Amino acid sequence: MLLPTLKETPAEADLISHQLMLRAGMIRNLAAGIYCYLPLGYKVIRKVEHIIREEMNRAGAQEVLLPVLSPAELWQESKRWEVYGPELIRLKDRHQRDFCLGPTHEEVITDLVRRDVRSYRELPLNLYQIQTKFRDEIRPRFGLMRAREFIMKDGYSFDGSETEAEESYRRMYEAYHNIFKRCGLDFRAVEADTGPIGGSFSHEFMVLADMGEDRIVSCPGGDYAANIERAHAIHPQEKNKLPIDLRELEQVVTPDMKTVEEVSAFLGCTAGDLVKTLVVQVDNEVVFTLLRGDHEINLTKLRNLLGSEQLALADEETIVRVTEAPVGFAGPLGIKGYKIIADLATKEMSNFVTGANKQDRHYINVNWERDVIPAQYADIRVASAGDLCPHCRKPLEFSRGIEVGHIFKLGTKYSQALRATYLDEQGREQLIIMGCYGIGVGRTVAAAIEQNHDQYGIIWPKALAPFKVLLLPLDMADQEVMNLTSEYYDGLAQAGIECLLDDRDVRPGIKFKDADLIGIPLRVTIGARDLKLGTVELKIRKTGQTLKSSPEQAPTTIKQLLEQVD
RNA sequence: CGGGGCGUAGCGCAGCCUGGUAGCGCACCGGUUUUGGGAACCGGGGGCCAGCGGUUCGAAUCCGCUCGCCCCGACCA
Repeated sequence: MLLPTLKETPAEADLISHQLMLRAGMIRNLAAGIYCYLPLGYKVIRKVEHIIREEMNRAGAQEVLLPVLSPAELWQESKRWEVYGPELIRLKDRHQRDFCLGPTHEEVITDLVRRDVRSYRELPLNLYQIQTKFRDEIRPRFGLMRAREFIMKDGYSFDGSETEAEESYRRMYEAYHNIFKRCGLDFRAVEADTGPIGGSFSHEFMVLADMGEDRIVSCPGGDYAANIERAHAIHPQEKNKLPIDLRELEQVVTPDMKTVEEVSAFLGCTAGDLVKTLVVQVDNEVVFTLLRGDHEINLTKLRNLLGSEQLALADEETIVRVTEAPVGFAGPLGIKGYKIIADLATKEMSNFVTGANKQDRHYINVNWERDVIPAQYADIRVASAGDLCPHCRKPLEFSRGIEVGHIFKLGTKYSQALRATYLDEQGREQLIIMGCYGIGVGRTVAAAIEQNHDQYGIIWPKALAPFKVLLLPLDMADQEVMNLTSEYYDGLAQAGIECLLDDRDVRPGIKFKDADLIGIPLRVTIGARDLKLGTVELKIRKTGQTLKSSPEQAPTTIKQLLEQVD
């Protein structure tokens, strides 16, 4: 078996799962974000795929395999040829026809279904595939965690009514729970933003990990869990707040004080006493947003609020143009011709500080109504420590996660664009209601390693382990050792237990180190020394627990121990 | 796309500042001794110093450009 383990950590990897996959000889890098799967790595991939297939089939989905390459015409029909941007990798065939490598397959599957599904009798329908996807990520990183080419399970449901569509969604939600549970992962399903795929609601399945790229909030009571992009920001109302005298508006000199920290330190107040003004470029217009100094803007919420496509914090040039002041002194007073949106948390503030739209000047004692009237108050900030669960008002908990699965209720976005319809009982033409459901297979493997490793290497959950048992004969020249080893190997194989045999003629230390590194749940050491004492050694990778067994008893004990682990 | 780092043997790195025979550890091959947690000694093989161009008698080293990889940010199923 090609199993090139590395003693040293390659310099290119700084994520633990990436390092271990390279060191354990599971993957090799071919180009940025593009990997080869070696035998051990592919074995684990197949384990995840197998679990996915079983649970998808159990949930009533049918497996298909769609082309990787798809023609531009389909993507133009859905408008995503334009919308998707450079992440969609495009190429031409020899006849100069445009194609792309599929980053996801809504168009292709919808095309398939619109051709062959006519009647309500053929619905509901749920199709999935496990296939290589390509997305030309701006910045591939973290090994399999964010690759450009990656293996994904993508599934699509087709229903005739909202009720049925919600039932399909619910079944997938359950299937996903089963899949990640069987993979031995600690995860949460969280409410998520639907993003450019569109649709009405969606959940992400997050494996909890400190290095996760996504921030999530959850209610300790289990009432609520959401991606930070979407999490409602509800901050505690200060009780018995006395009416405050509105003090007189005053402009003060703040030489070269540009950041919230500088201004609040200079004025001797806290960041929470400031209202900061962030200028946002929204499609072709400019919007002023107001947030408490210690809060962070949530562009996803703002995008959803405004129903806009593109938005980003304005560049320096734009800020200077619209505020007529250098960056760092923007404020809402005197702004005309631009929409002003204030975050909800600022509404109860009074006598606050803002920029004065003039170099080295801020206003103090600014107040709503008298000095500033925003067009709208809305939740446009990122939830932060102290915010409350929208259901039970307990303080939210904050953690990080790796997004391994994402399910969307799409509605009719694609069936409308591509005219996927069916005839109902009354013979009327109706749009098919769709859902889509993705799982990052490689990412799931990486997430499993993030959650299951120690300083010596990987500790596979039994369900994902590439082999269940590792046989380590230590004395390759010893006939007795070798005979016993192959006897075990054949016996376990016949019992359906996957065995890896380390038949390299190397020193014991090397075998032990590699055994720890590749993380097979149960290690069986067969050495001449122990055999003289009439024993072989069994070691559980996860607990480090070892026990001696007589050579005759070992196969039985192995089977018993395997039942126990995990 | 912006900022930063790096590119020298399969892997990890030194050498570059201050130009003059390309090195170290691990891995690999042969030999001897070893043999239960990455052995010791002896002897070997292996390099377009990322590429292209320039400066120079002479470039891994100095200068310019290009490519690749990694990190941070912006961005994002």
